[in-house]
Amino acid sequence: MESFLEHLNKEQHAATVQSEGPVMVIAGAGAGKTRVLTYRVAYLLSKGVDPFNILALTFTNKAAREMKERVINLIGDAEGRNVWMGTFHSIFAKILRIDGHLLGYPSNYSIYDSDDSKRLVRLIIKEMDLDNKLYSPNYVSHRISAAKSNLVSPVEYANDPDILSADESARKPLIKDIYKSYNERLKRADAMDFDDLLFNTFLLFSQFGETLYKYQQKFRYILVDEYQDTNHAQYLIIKKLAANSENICVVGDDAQSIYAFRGANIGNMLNFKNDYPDYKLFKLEQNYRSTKIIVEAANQVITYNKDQIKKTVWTDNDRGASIGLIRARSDNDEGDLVANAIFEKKMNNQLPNYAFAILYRTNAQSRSMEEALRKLNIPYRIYGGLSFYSRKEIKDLLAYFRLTINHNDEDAVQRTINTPARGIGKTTMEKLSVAAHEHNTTLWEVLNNPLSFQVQLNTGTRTKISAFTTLIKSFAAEVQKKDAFEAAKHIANASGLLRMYREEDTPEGINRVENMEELLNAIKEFTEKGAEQNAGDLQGQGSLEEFMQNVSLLTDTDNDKEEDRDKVTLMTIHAAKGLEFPYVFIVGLEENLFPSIQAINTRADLEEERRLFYVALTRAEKMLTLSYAESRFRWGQFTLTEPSRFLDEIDEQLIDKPRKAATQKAGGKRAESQSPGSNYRSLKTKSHTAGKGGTNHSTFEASDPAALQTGMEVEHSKFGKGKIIALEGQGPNKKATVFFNGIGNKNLLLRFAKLRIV
DNA sequence: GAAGCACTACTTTTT
DNA sequence: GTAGTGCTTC
Repeated sequence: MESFLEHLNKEQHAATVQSEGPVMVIAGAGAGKTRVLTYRVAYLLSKGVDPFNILALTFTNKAAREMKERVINLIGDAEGRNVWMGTFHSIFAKILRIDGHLLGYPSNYSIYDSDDSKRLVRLIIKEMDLDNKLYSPNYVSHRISAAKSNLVSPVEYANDPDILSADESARKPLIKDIYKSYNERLKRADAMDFDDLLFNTFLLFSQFGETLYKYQQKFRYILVDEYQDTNHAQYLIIKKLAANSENICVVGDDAQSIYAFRGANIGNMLNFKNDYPDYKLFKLEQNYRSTKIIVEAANQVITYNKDQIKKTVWTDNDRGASIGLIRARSDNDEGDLVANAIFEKKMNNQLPNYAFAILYRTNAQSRSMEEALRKLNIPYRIYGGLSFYSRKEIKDLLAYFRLTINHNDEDAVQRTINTPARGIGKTTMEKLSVAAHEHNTTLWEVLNNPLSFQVQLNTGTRTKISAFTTLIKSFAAEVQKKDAFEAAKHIANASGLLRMYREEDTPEGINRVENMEELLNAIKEFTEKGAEQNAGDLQGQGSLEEFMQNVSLLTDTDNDKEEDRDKVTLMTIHAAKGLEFPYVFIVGLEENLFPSIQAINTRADLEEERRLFYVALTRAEKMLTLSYAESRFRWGQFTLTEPSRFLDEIDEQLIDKPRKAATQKAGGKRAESQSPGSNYRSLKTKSHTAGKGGTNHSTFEASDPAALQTGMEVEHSKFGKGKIIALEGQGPNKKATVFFNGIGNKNLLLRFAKLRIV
């Protein structure tokens, strides 16, 4: 029975078979963290532990799915399927479906993703008549989310002197009111946001001892992956669940903690020994993933951080190739050089596309990479960015599903009622929502009977509204009768959404129809597999309701399709955590980009940024290439950039001489996205703006940049008159800082910005 | 009430 | 460069 344990090294083995009591595993990158978790689950099962008694919490759905597959393979028994294995959010969502009624939630509650939740915040800010520049929905959402992650309720928020004074000095004292009203609205819509899934689980376990006891009895064995990235709420929930059995195993690496910005607390790792004084600690330090050079570079970088748990990551692997360094002239140039390097490597060594990954700090950087890869016909797949599930047409369709299942979902009403246009406009909706608010009831109630809530509407509008509610009710009936796919198809057609986009008859419209069909396909797949893939033991018939229970928690990474297998991977470093690739390119290593400009002011932020770099470095198995550009198109402007400080933190002996921007001839001529054939679609819109700063103003005559002096009065075609504050750089890189009246300082690259001396 | 156009803010990272 | 918002016109 223990045969599979032979695959483990001594430490891994020890950590795996220590199945009882509190255990912490600190593992360096590539040291087999996931392996230990997987084998622990398999080991428990092989010892006869009931799979229903095991809870394994991961960070992504993908990690959970893969672990489940591997466990089943290891023990050769499908019983492994019954382990509760999933993300914190999905497992807690499931618990709340079952027991959330104790807190007053129906089991068909809606889950609002960050988009939906931000929409609601924005709406409230507007209703409260606040300035949405001061009270930016982003900022307010972030504050609310941070409060929830720390289990601070609206009441506690409003009574916490520290929080209040922080908000006051940010001149946003009303956030406490927004928070309060936001939560009331969510509750009234029978909806929870991501943070509520944690917060409410915590409340459930705190207020209902019997329920807590039920789950303590159920989850005799608890395993937590990526423990360094848990927040306070997650920490306390786990602690409660484990309080009885104390069979808890957490696995993590403080050096890979990269989610402090959303409330993750490395302190949870340090606290473990206080909570469980007789815990066993295992350290996995042998890296099996990367070459010596890569491990060495990563170790060097991380020593620049002060806060860290001491450990020595080492490897027995080959020394490997030195780290490549690419210096590009611009972001587009960087794309070309990286794509060429991939092309060369691939051809010389006969490698598949999937051996390569390009990692970046921000999603916006993918564009230049995409264009370059497309030029060379290298297939690629982008993860993240504008995710499939956040596209408008997908949100629209999902909103219909949500409303069908949960009529109280106000956001879903707002999204669907006039898409496609039904002649129910803003004014009408305002009246209805005011009435709902005044009578303290749901929008749906009012829609069903506007007269009894004294809403003044003409008969025509009333007919339109009742047609809409009848439609939604008919959908609800369909959902009862049909499986998820049939019901979804019916809704897509009968709602008129599909027709609306089809009739647009534009490339975008066609694309949107295709996307909706893709969603329907996903639902079909779900229906065919029944609820089996549904990360748990909910045995169902594959109804639309079941599909919707998980969909808001899905991300792009969760859609692995056959045809996507042999492609170069493009993703942010955050998304790459936990993954590995033979050949890795880390691009955009520039000051203010990586490290990000918003992360260079405090040590804590900078260290998180450095850990992010550490994560990036350690994704590589065989070869690593770093790159940076000397200028970059950002905020619709060219900016000059400097190489990242992180580059200096790697011993230069490990790095190859920079591969120069060797783009042959054609000195400064930029290929400027004129790739033939690739983008007919955007051509129409692009041709207007293509003449960046030049052609639009053919009458505007610029002065020779060389003639400009500090202090001169100049005029810009767009910004008007201003005064040169400073000049720097030489020749084509000459840059001016100009103060424009009523606009402020602008940094202009004189190669592009046309200035005329007044 | 709907469609079209111009303006603005945004880009850190995600369940 | 983009998406969302708000203004204007029909």
